[in-house]
Amino acid sequence: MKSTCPIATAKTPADFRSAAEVFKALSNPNRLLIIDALGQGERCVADLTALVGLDMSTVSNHLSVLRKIGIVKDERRGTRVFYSLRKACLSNIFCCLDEFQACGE
Amino acid sequence: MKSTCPIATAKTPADFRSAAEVFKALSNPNRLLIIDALGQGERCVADLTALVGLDMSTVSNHLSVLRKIGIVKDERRGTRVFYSLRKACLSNIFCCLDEFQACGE
DNA sequence: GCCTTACTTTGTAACTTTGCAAAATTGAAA
DNA sequence: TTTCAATTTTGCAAAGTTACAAAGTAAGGC
Repeated sequence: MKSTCPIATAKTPADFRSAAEVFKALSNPNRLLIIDALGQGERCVADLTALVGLDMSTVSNHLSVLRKIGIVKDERRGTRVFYSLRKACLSNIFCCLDEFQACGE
Repeated sequence: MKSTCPIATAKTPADFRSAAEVFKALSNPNRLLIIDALGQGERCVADLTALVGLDMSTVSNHLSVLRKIGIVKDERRGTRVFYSLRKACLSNIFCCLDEFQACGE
């Protein structure tokens, strides 16, 4: 946890675009619910579907969004597919968000 | 900067919804560009319009998104309106994002 | 091979976002 | 008070998102 970073170094248009892509992947409450659940360990699609209470195809699409941006990874074992967090550091983003929301300046 | 936060405490559906709202406000590259610029100090709408290179009405709408979520504040002085960052802690989110993107796990 | 379970892909409808243009507003200056 | 400059609001079109349902795929059991 070497939290230097005097000021974020994002500068080129491409940097802003890729940062926006990450935030977009995080901009849906059901995807945040999925990420939160995966924080406790891997889950199969059926479990996540039961958790969020939407159609399995919808959950599968949400997982695909998270996979494409590199937030989760999938692993097929038999007939089931298990998803897990690929970015341990992701929990830091939630921490920053907590600070953000607590910050009443 | 009391960075406890063992694990993010967001839990209720409302928590996930409001977190998603914040990420949604951050999910546009032009809005990130605006936030980055405001990190160096207040700017009027004309300056920000020149910076992002879109129609002024579009920039005004982006600023309205950022204002509604509490990221920026506005202050009219004469005929101009100056925008500035309301959340100093916002730069932490960019730092987390840098860590996230550097994290090659 | 055929069936079942678990999942993904595709089609589609409802809705949201993003942009521009034109009209409306606000404050200062003439 | 008319005019001008800066900004916001409204209307609209194109593109993107989110959901479900139905069809498609993959692995395991009979």
